Amino acid sequence: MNSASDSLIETILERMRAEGGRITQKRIRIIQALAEFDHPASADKIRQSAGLAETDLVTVYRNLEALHGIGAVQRIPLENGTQLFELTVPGEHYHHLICRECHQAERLDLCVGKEVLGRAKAHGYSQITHVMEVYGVCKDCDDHS
Amino acid sequence: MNSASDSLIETILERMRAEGGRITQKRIRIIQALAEFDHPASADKIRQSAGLAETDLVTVYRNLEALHGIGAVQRIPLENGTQLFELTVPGEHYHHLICRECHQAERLDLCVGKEVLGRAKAHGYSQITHVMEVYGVCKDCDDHS
DNA sequence: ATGTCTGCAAATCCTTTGCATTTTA
DNA sequence: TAAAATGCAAAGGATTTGCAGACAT
Repeated sequence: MNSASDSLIETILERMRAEGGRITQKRIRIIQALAEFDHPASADKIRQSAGLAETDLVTVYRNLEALHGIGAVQRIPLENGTQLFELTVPGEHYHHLICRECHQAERLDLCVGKEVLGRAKAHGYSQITHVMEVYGVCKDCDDHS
Repeated sequence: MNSASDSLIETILERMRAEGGRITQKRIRIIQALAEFDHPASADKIRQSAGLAETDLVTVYRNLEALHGIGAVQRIPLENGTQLFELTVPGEHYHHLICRECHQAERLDLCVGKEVLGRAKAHGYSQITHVMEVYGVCKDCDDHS
């Protein structure tokens, strides 16, 4: 891709090694696929995007779990009970505007992190994360219906 | 309970009637149980709290869905893929601070709705909703680990 | 060599659906 | 009486687990 995501990928791989994980081809492709997304994606979408259509979804889930375990992936629960996965760049996170119909997703430059963190700490909570995703129907889909 | 929740319950029942729904004993007890909670709860917890231990969970889910349909109940997705339910004043919604370990959830008086709505409309989106939930580990759970 | 990954199958959990029966209005 | 709610059983979908064989270091 580009040098930015390359160095992110390298950082993740190093941490994975440090934690005793192995660097397999599938794992690399999954990380690359995650790095290419600019929005959260489902395990199945990640599998497709990684060119692993023939790979068992279990393997994708296990890799996502392993990545989550080293803090490289964030899980995002949705309204319908499923979850999405997103590569976590230390010190950064994004929110999105997602079309319910065509699933197009645009990044929203909006940050409530600071406020949320303060509030959560005031309640005695630690290890704070937050999820914020905005859903709607985009203009194209609205016109076509 | 008190006059505030009584009037909320009455409002909900009227709305339910207006939509062609029937007012059954179980439905009333489910709404009352929801009204007594000051935080989101699982379908099973709601069933217990409503004194409907013998009632099929399906019935609880269907009632929660019906209430959601008239805007009286909000669904809150958890990180583990399950969901909690909370009574809401029709037209309003809340955000929460949820413990990853004990799943305790408290309401957060914080909403980015206005900002989000403007942003989404500027992008040409309609029928906007948003999910925002904050996850962490509460003090009790942190102490016990 | 040793511990980690992968695949296959089956299990699990929460939630939803189908259909016959009961209840509300 | 007609439409809606309920119960039971079974299905559904996303995710997880067990175990044997394959792979990375």
